[in-house]
Amino acid sequence: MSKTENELLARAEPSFKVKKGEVLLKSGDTVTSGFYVMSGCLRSYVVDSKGKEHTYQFAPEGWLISDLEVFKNKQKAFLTIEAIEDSEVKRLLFDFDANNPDFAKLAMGKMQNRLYALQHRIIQLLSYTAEERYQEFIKTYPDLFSRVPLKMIASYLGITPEGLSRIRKEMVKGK
Amino acid sequence: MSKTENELLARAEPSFKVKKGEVLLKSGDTVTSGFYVMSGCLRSYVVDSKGKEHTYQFAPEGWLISDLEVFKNKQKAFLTIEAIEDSEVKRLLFDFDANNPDFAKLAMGKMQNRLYALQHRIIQLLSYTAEERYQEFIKTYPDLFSRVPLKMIASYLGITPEGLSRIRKEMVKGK
DNA sequence: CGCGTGATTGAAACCCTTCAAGTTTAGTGG
DNA sequence: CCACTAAACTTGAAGGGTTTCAATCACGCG
Repeated sequence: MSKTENELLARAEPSFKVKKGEVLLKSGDTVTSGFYVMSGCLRSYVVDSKGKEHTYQFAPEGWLISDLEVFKNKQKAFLTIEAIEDSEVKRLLFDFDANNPDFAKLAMGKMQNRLYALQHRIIQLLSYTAEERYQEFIKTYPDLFSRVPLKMIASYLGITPEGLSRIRKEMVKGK
Repeated sequence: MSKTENELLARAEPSFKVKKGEVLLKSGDTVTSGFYVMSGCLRSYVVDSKGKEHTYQFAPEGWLISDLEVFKNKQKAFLTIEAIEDSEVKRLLFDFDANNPDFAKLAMGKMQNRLYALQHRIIQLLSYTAEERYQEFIKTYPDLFSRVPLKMIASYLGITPEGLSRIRKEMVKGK
């Protein structure tokens, strides 16, 4: 972690604990903060018109998680953020001081990383089969696939829990 | 367009013309620039292992287009950028001066807009059917769907040209 | 220990793809 | 400006991958 990053975290509010299942940000809330995960794991998701959940992001230790729509509009949250394990997090307010070059560089670097990750996720959704996306998921998050419930991974990959279950079966058989 | 934006464009190199079909950035190139489209239309895409093209972005007049992977690694381009109409563009070098608060704010704002757009595209890929994605595309880019070749729109939506052709037929019939 | 949620499995249905053929459109040279 | 050619788009039929729905199994927690 960089010096500026440490400084930013030090200035943040003290960390607090959340229990598995607890919701930190609900779709429709008016909050302009994100969370830095010290331990445990959070996720963000949306619920579509048919009541289905779609996981947008997982955030284990060391990750940031937020709702960028809030970030932009300073209005209502689009995503819901919940703890999927007992976790310890720090609330981060989005009051970056663009006059401070160090913070500006840090923020821009973080956003570039995020853009890079989203670009790859989109291209994978466009070009990979469900099985290829799952294998990519395992490669990218080797500690998550055995730690996160199957149905949440399925909703991250854009397939049904039944579909992912069958893919897992095939992969064991094919090996 | 903001004052800072104008200033940025004014500092850029003079615009130049490209013909339909011309490639401005090829996957594998080592370039650290993006393009601002004055007129016409560009697109960025990748070619997968099976030789299929997947359109990542369209950029008509007033849009920026670049390869963020280059942006991050300062290495080889991942995307290919080509003109899909005769166009006039300005090359933009990524030498943002983070010490200049105006530029830092502008850059951060642009990145937030991009993040917001990518978030929605991912959620649409996860939760919408092909037809819903196409209807969303028409709503978001009302001037593009009649201007861009069907097969490129199909590759943007993640379906085959035949698939989109049938969806169009169904939509006319259903109306 | 039993209840409830999550995971698995099967069968049928569906959406979309693939492949192949035909039609239309666009671009080029005479 | 027309003729020719290539590319783009359309349409049909068959097939594949995933979903849906339903039933069963496995497990963690009170």
